[in-house]
Amino acid sequence: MSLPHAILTALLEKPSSGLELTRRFDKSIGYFWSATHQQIYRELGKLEGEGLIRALPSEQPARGQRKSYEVLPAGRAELARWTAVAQDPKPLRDTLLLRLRASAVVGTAGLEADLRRHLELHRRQLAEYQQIERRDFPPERDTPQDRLRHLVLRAGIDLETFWTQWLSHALAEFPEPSDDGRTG
Amino acid sequence: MSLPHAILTALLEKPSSGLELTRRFDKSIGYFWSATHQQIYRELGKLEGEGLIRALPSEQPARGQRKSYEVLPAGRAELARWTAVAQDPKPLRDTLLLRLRASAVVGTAGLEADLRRHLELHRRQLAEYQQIERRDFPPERDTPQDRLRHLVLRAGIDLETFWTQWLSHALAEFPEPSDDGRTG
DNA sequence: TGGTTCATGTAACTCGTTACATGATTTT
DNA sequence: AAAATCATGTAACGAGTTACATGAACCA
Repeated sequence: MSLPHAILTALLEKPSSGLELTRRFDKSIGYFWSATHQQIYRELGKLEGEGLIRALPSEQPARGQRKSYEVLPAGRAELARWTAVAQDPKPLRDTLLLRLRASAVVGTAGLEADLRRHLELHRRQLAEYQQIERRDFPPERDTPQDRLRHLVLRAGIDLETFWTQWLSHALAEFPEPSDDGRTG
Repeated sequence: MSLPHAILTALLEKPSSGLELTRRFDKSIGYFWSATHQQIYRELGKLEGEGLIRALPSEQPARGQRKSYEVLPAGRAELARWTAVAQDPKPLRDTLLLRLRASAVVGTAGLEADLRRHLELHRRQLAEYQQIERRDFPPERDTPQDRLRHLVLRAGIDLETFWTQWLSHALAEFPEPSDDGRTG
């Protein structure tokens, strides 16, 4: 029950068409909530049917024609309601950790290469977030909105930092392929 | 496509019935892959149909009778294959971060209390993991299996540490309700 | 006018969740 | 014997994924 609220948030920040939303979900929104264009179009239809958003009247709606949406007062109210409702954190579900646990039983053959690949991916993501932080949150800007959005980005930075550190540590458990583990 | 492999891993560590698996998914396995008993029974049926596991012959199978499973060679091979296959990390999808971003638009009313609640939950989870670490991974034990399983637990500990720190930092952005933000 | 990209969608499927059902065992 | 609990399931639903379809705009 979070995708509609992610869309409402995105549309409040800026009214958009389906494809524009899709692009924003590939960028900033997607850093904490990902969605494909199929999900987004389906959900836009639902939200419009529920009277929480509406298509901007200036654009003509037809297949292949871009159609922009804006949030109606009922939509803003629903988002405010949902934001304040208590929700339990979802339990972790991570494939890489599962594979590591499995490798304790069936052997680590082939796993090390993918750990290295993940480390590289997380390093790149971390660098991207840090670049965004330098660009969008210079020390002098300090509105409450900025501070809240900066907090969200900080979570992303700290999580990527965790993964790079943990993966580096994990890889240290694997012997070097070239010398068969006789170091030390 | 990970639940069957989580079950294969659990059954290789120890042959179990559906309910025993459910209990183990509530404990150690569930720290990185959660599942309900409905999912587990459904998947046990599939895995048995595919010839990857079998019911232990000693027990009679009937509704309401406990039925234990063990992994067949084909199941072990499938788990080893899956463990070695490259997989991309899944993008983050976190409701709390989404709510924080939404609150930058619709206001933070009601959110602070739930942040405090999450902080308390993560602190408890962290304490539980640390207790398990002290109990199951004393410094003198050092088999390769132990080191891999310890790595997985370490990921859990470090993630909970991240959340407690990040939530503490986030709460510092909220004014104290009793003094209306006039501090400093 | 034929191909590529843009933009909006549909359909089918898998996985996870919630609610409920049923038989067996244990307890009172 | 009734109630509670243990243990194994079924059914319906909802969210997310993958593959495909269709119209419009642009480009050669």
